[in-house]
Amino acid sequence: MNATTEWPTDPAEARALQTRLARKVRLGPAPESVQLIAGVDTGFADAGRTARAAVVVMRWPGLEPVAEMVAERPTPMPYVPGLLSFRELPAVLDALERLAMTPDLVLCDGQGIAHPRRLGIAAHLGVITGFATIGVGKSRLVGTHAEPDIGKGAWAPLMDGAERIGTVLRTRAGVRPLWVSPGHRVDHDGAADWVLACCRRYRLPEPIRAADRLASRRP
DNA sequence: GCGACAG
DNA sequence: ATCTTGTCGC
Repeated sequence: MNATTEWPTDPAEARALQTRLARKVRLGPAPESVQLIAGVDTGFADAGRTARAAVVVMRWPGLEPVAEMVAERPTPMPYVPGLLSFRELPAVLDALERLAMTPDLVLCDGQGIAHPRRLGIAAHLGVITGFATIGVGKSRLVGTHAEPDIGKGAWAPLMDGAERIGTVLRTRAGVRPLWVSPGHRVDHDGAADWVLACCRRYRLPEPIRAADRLASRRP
């Protein structure tokens, strides 16, 4: 499945596809050698009918931007909690495919496996591209957790019953935490470590901040 | 039946 | 997510 593949339009069909794809998610150590980290974010226009995805690639460890790409695609279905990836991924894949390089790690806006069927947008993207991905949510979709301490780097496990599905991570002292979860080919520790390592002076990791700006920039 | 609900 | 300027608070 790529940017030009047919995407489900029916919610029930989309949920069934998520359940199938979730079995392909692989958690494990993050890539050993990381030199290029990409941030992905999506903005909308035309009353939500057009998705505008932005990808910014930065070099590790300096986080200097080395490439950026933007792509627009019509959105297949309206926003439904739990089905976000079907709205954003067509545009995201388009942007990634047009990139003249391959990132070693991809930070994605939204959840990884911290999802009802364990296939948030970051996990979905990882499974269909093979990229190592990490989900970075600005709020909670599912799961319960304690409130992390006030300082930068403080965290609490995000749980769904007895299963750990992510990390609630304070990336800046005194501000709302981030809901971080593995997408594909990373584990809980690696996901939280990489997100924190990419946060400089702001709540959001630099690659996602940059993609955020690009995606919402008025053409 | 009544809330909750990524972006 | 998006519609939108100034404004309350540390």
